[in-house]
Amino acid sequence: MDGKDASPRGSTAQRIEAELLEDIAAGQIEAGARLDETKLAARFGVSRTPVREALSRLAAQGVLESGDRRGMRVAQYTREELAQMFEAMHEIEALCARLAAQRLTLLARSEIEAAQAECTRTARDGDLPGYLRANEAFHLSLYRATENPYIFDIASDFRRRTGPFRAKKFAATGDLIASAQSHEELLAKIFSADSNIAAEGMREHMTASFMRVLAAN
Amino acid sequence: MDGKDASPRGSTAQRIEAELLEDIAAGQIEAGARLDETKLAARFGVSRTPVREALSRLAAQGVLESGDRRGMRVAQYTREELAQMFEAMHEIEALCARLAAQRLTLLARSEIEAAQAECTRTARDGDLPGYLRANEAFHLSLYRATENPYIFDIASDFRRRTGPFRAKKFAATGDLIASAQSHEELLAKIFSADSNIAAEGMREHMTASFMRVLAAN
DNA sequence: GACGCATGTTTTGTATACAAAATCAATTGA
DNA sequence: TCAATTGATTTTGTATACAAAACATGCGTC
Repeated sequence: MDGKDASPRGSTAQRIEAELLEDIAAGQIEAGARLDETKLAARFGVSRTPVREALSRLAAQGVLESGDRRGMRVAQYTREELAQMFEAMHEIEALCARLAAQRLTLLARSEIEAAQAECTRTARDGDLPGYLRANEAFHLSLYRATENPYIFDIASDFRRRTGPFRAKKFAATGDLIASAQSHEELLAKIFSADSNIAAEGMREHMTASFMRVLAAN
Repeated sequence: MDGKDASPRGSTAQRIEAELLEDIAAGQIEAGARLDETKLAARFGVSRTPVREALSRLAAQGVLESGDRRGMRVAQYTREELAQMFEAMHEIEALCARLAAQRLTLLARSEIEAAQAECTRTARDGDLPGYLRANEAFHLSLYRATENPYIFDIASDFRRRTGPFRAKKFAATGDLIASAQSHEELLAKIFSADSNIAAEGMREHMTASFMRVLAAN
């Protein structure tokens, strides 16, 4: 479940795939940016073969778009497409919140709280890269609480694809603290064990998040 | 939206990917079966390179599982994993039914009815390959009615992954006719424009379908 | 008869070469 | 000055080669 096929594993191609995914999620490679096989091979110090495989896999997951014989670009979206993607993501996250509220174990709850404590700490320190990682761990722990690896996969796939747009939300330390604070409100609802309140709370959280994404893109 | 990256397109790798997907969905390559690069290259009359790319992409989409340096296998699931996958699929299909009921256009409705008519015709003729294609078109037209390409993608991805298991439901002409009949009941609910009735009807449809999948696997 | 080890064969991951297609830049003509 | 065309360069898709790892088979010993 965790790390699926994209985690750094034995093959060179898998390592490159994971590293590119991280760069895209962090906004270091922006939406619409073109990815040059030859240059990436030079960057990673390998031949084009594992680079091509990594790019091909990212395209199969929707993170990249393949222009036939025109190279690969980071998937780019119109505002309408962005809205539709976030609508789908909202529904999936609401489903996650509802199932998490229904199935919360002590272990899952402690993981979520640990991740949220890390979010709070890095937000206060103004540590953006640290906050991005902690935010990621927070959401993944929520998905994990659904106790369904396939729903986990869908939700985490959406996080990967929307990474470049969500990274832009956090322009100032104030943004990080606001985000961590909204996590607290969301958790209060999930921990209430009322799955409908949890789902509604997640929709609110996601709507607020999406408004910030639209403003930043 | 339709055909996404898997439709037969310019490159050899994409054609091979689509063809393998079709074989897996139709049960001609069964769950757990090992896929040999060298043999597939001979089958398609090409070098290993486009075959490797096609396999890699199918692995990225969860259709195949990659054993590190141990080749690829069609993803195989325990009964628990199958149950979880179908749970996720049920929730996605219920979401589709709810959104389709809310957003149904005349065009979408006519497409759904045309697909259902084809299901009924091929079921009566005992035409299994034809029924599989018509059934596919029926479900895709429902997903399309959500007017959200990302939800469409999730739902159709699940159909791809569960193809090998669902194909086994249809062992006799009676199975085809029963399936087409349950479509009618589902459509009555979707066309009722009550999105909650639509979602519930889809869950019923999917639960009945899943019971048949479990019995056949 | 079963288990372990060794050897040979096959498969997979990556490097490199080649051809075709796309892109870019420069020149010419209107 | 701008647009179009042409030529050169670069990038992409696929073929092939090579090395490493995995798998299968056979033989020997217990």
